[in-house]
Amino acid sequence: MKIPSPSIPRISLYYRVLLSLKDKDIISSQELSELTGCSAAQVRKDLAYFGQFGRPGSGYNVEVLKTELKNILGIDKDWDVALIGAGNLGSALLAYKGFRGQGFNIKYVFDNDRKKIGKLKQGIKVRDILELKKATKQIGINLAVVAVPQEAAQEVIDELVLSGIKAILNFAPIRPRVSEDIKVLNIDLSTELERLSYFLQRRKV
Amino acid sequence: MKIPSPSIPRISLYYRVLLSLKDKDIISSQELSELTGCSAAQVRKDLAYFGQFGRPGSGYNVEVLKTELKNILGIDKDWDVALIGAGNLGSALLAYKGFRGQGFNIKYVFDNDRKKIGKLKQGIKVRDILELKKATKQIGINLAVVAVPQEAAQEVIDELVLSGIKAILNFAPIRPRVSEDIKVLNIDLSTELERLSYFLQRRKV
DNA sequence: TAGATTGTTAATCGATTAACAATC
DNA sequence: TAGATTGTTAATCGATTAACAATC
Repeated sequence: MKIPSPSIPRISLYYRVLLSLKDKDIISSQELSELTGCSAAQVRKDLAYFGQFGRPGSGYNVEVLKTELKNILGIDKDWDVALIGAGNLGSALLAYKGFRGQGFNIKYVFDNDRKKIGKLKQGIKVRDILELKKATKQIGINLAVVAVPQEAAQEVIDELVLSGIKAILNFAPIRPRVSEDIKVLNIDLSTELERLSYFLQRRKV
Repeated sequence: MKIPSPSIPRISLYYRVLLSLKDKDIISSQELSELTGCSAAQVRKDLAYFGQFGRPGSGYNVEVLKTELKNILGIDKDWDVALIGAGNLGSALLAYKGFRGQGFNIKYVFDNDRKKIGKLKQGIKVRDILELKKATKQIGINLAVVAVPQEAAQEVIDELVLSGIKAILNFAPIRPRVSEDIKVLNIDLSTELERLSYFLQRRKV
């Protein structure tokens, strides 16, 4: 079956909400609706894409659902992550506890700055970006976070792809060109601010 | 007319691409398509929502289009921004040159950490978050970036709304509850990583 | 005039919502 | 059995694409 792409971030949201529940064994789509802001029909539909997890008349078993959603999202196991760019943003991401807590372990950090290479950041050695290819091939990492300046981004991403990386979270304000089988998600702060600017501007008219 | 919401980030993308053009007076929807990855029909449609900027037979005048898109996005003028949270992420955002370059000036920084309050960060004084209400009312800022820990986020956002803020870029991993007339965009790193995890997981099956 | 490309209408596609039979 | 809620089908809504007359 073809799953609508907006379902996946919603699955992630449902999972988050389930984690925050205390002393609740069963939850209905209606309750999940109230906790997430998604409609109850949408909750049921999203879940039904992946299986029959509920029990008509009562609802969903919270523990079962947590486990199922974890499996769907592929976070039943940990992922090793490579971080490219140890500047301000990269360092902030490295220090962010949310990642490790969610099972995403930044295991390798690369930079091209001689001053940073070889130093430790958050207990992880900063490697020369030239080692990139060797390193990822060796260790089989397939998830990378790119936090380098705009000018370097496409080149770094090309290199990552050559190194066997399959999924990239990109913070540089470009839409990198990659082959079909690579998944890139772009987080573009300027675009987000411009969306807010558009909203504020419109509001007045 | 009702404008599809995905159009706005695309407008932002078109604008970005136009900025990068050198020595080009006229551009066709076909060329913009190649540069952005959006279809030519979509480029024309997005632009047509806002006016008739092109010239049949030739294309769009680059300078004219730049100006028009700036107006649409509301970035023909600068915006003052308040940053809440001067931790790792907040500091990285503060140091990020892209914002200022795009006309988003972080003018106020707030934190609740006694150790940070009163100190300068990137030349900007860190204020006590308790001053928030007073400060935003006084100065008429209506755009804020929230980079505080999850536990503090909803409270901070409530406070921002009371202070008259109308648009919020939120980095905390919650879906804050706000009234209808407030626009919140959430940047949720865990969800993005989970989308990538889902992709990687699926790929194998 | 011939060629090119816009702006717009109609057709298609995809996602969300509504409704309800099946189930507990 | 009566009440509640799922899973699923059909209806609706919204966004994208295709096609082409109008325009330069």
